[in-house]
Amino acid sequence: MERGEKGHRKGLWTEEEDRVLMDYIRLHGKGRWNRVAKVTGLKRCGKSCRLRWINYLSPSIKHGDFSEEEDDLIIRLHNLLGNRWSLIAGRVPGRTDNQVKNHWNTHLSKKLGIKRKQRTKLKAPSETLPPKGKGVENVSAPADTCFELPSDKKVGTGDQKYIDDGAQSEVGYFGLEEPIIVNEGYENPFWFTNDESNLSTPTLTQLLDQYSLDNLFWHGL
DNA sequence: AATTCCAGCAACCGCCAGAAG
DNA sequence: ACTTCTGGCGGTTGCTGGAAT
Repeated sequence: MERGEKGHRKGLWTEEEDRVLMDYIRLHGKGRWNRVAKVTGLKRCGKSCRLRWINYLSPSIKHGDFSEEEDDLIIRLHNLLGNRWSLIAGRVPGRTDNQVKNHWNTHLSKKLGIKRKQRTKLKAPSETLPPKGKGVENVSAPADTCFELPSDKKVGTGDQKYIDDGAQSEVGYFGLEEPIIVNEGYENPFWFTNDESNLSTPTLTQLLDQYSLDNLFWHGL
């Protein structure tokens, strides 16, 4: 077994280590992960303990295969949010961001024919992009900014929302009348509009209602 | 039966932000 | 105001087990 800094163990967790960590959490609760090693003698760094709990030991985690419904939900949420795995996982009961990310990369991306790393950036002003890694909220964009789409889709101006995920998809909100989500990297891109006559896909508004995503967007979609 | 290949997944890494001291 | 600690995030790595040869 490899050892890292300060003699911390690395690699797969043993049943005994799991038991020690569970006992610690039962006694002291979650948090203060760096204390685990000091209190229990467990030779794992705090980060590793936290991850083990969040991704495996927590009783709220659902183990086993993903259902069709979960797949569908993840695909739609990914379409909306891009690689914001924690946001997506937060709306898939019992699943962690790591589970969702792995499931996407190993199953769903293949299912959808998505090529990884294929990406053409929208030409959005950098100051309109929300910071990565901390969710998406309350990001202001100049009212007259304009995003250039890589396809023959519309180019919108006015109130806009841009979510940069650093990976495969782009989400743009072009004006108040017709929100558009564009997916790159999909062989068969699907996108949402607020066109109520289109019954083949849910409207963005419906999705936002269904998954309580409204807090992610401004201007009350 | 032995070896190689590869998909799946658990875990690690680096970075970042906010809280606490 | 500054430093340290803690936790959260997404990307990546590498181990494992099963399939293929």
